[in-house]
Amino acid sequence: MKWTKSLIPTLKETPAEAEIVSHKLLLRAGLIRKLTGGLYTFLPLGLRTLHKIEQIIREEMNRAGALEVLMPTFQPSEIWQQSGRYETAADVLYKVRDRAKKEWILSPTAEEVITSLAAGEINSYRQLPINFYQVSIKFRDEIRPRFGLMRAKEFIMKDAYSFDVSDEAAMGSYRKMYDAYKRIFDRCGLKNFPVEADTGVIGGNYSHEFMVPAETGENDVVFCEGCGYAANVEKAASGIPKTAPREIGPAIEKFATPGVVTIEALSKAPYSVPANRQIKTLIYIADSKPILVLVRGDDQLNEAKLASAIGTTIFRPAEAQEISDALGAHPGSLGAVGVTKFSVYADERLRGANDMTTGANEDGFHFRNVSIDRDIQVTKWADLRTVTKGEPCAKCGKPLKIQRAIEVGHVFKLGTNYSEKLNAMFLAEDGQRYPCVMGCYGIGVTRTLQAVIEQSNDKDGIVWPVSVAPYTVCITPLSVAPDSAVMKLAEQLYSDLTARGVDVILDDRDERPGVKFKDADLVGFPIRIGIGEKSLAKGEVEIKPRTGAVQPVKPEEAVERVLSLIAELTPRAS
RNA sequence: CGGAGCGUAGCUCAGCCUGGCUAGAGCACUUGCUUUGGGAGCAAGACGUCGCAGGUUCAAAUCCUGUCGCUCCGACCA
Repeated sequence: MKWTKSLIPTLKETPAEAEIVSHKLLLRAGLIRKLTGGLYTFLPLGLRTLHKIEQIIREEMNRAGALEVLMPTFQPSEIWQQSGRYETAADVLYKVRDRAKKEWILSPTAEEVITSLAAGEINSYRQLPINFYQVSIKFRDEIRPRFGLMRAKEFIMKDAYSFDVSDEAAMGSYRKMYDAYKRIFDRCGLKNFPVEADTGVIGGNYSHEFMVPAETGENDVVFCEGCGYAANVEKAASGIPKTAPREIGPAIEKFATPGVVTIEALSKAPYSVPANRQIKTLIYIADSKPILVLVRGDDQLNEAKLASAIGTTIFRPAEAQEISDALGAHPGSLGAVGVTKFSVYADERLRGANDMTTGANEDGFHFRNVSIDRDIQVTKWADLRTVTKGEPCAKCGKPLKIQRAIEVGHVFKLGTNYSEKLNAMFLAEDGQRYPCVMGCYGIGVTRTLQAVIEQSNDKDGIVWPVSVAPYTVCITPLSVAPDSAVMKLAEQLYSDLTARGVDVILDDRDERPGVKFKDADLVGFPIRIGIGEKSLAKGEVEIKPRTGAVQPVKPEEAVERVLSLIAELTPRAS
């Protein structure tokens, strides 16, 4: 490609709309332009990188035996009603109506569609296992799109869906995808690591997210350097000890705590009840009814874990009026002692705890000497607390660390939830019909692109890994007069490298050298070949890796040198 | 949806508080001349319904009200 024949609108200044480095560089390097919030146009350079990432994904999915298909963007709302997600996923669904007023859903994901396909096409265990994937645009009515491509209303996703005869077989499909994902992100030049993930309401039993460490990520990952344990904080558990029971206290006792409405206030004189001897009582509204959630005074509730415990994501903290209606007191004086009207969810760390203090459901009063087993009717025990850094690893005891990260992929064992609801059954060897055991696997392709930039840049611009760079080589002639020796050599190298299968761009703009160098660095081509009068007079051209030193070579050796440099710089799957 | 901030040229911004002549700068763009190894210089030029609507006023980019859009913080997620 000749630079003057493309559209590469680089910007000297950072557009005010961008906050994080990758978003700034996407705009400055001329890869994307915003249409409106959460919606972007890919310019020629951005699209080339996107295609390269997609190509890596296709190669690895095919290698893993998955079959590429393409499903419609419009989905009938009936299948969403069948799966139950018409309600549970309602918030993110874009709905449109046609002239007959029929409602359609713009695909946010495709479990319903692929399961419908499988219901029609899969009849026998002999057809299994099978895995379908597609690369397509997805639509999600995000509450808050942000950071450019990181969270957009519309984005490109690779989604795959596996069908197996048994749970055990499904683990095999899962493993293949897990390995393929590792290879994909490695080949994209990303530092990445899988972590255990929250399975949420779908109730699947096994899930990993692929994370790219970055301070601007939206996830907290808990990890252990000792044994390699790693999990999303939504899922992570630690080996922190339960609350030790003490001598069985005397009977429960109410005492006055006028004006005390925080854990902290109660921990100070004259009460001096340490936070770890208090029960924090939170009220949520789930399924239109109040529920009580208990965690230790020094712990934080993890709402993702609560969602798993109660089996729905549709819940919210109760409002002041709802709280006093339910318990007759205000926040700060709430407790679960004697409460039988509402469900009580308690964190495991409280199991067996006694000698605890909690609100008395009477403003200005607390109970002491509370024994959970004796005084509180717990509906369900669950892990509800949020792990914090420094807690001992549950597996090896070493202190846990926490790292911010970008989620670029998610593998998920689904089980038979969708296949049962949408009737994806197969006939087994024993003559019985069984639901297919499913898995689903997603990669945010556009997010992966931005994650590469977020992780790989310096003060001058993007530092593309060879595997996903829009062009691998940028030839920079310092004179562009058509009959000059410099330009003739540039044209020669351009066609020679192109003939060898290298993606080359020739910066044929009549610009001063500084402008060309700055732009090449900003866009981040892995290798630049500088050709000027001075170097040519010495019988040399200059090969400059984006982050390395200039290597002068003879013009006739340039092609081979570039080819070996490319081989050297290309990221590989570990 | 709750909280905060911002809308003036293609981009980055000044002007607004304290209303007043023809609304400004830098970058980018067009033409010419000079320059040519890390974002050049000079000259000339083109580019604006000051987000939109209403109000106050002799007079509104500036004050008031409403509205739309954008960005950031929280819930959501690839």
